[in-house]
Amino acid sequence: MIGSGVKRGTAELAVLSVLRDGPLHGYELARRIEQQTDGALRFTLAALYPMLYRMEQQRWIRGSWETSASGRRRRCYRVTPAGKKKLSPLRREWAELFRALHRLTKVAHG
Amino acid sequence: MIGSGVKRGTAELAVLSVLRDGPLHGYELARRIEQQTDGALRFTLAALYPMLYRMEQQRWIRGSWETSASGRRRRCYRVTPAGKKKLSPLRREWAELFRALHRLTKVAHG
DNA sequence: TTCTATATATAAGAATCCTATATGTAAGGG
DNA sequence: CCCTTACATATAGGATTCTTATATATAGAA
Repeated sequence: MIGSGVKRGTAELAVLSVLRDGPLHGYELARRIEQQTDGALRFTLAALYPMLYRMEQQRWIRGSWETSASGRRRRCYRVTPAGKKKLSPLRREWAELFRALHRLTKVAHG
Repeated sequence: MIGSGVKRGTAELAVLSVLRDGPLHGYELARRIEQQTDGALRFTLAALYPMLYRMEQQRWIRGSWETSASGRRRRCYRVTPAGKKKLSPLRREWAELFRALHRLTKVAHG
């Protein structure tokens, strides 16, 4: 699995990307991130919940309490229009970082 | 320029990669990172110096005081064998992160 | 002598991750 | 009925790595 030093800062992009495919609650969100990256990227729930609160305060996502068929209380998050607007430049920024690191590591040694 | 939230954690890879092309002192190192990424990746010296101390403690780089032709005192860093060994898995980890993020952002929307 | 570029250094604070801990419900096996 | 596992959210305390601001000092040009 990717270490915490390297993956630092990716949670925001991961959450927005996964939620864009449909609303989810925190616990399931963590599983999707892990599944969709074949276990490479993984976040503890203790990291995800505070992240979700921050993103909700910034109006990028919106949470609502729901009760599942089994009677389980959980908070369901969906991306807001502001969140969708945020996603594009965020992806571009990550792509730019990728290009920058690629150039740095390739200079003078193939 | 890439924001601090996104680039977080890249300094270690950047320093090792640039120093691999030859020994440098901190001030020049900062310029190389900026130049080689066309200004996309940029670190303040206040961020770089503590990073260089940490990397020296971990024996990935080694610093030595030198005096330039102009009589200027400066600390010249070079990568140690341990640092070169560190670089390969670090690059692999970053490559894996980008694959993971690519998969996440592409699922269900091209 | 004053301004700019070079060069290193530290302090205080913000952001984002970690482990550990807490609480509680639902479902299934013994 | 009780015990364990899976589900689900929450917070505390700590580590790391950035930020801005500040300090010191030399070299060269104007």
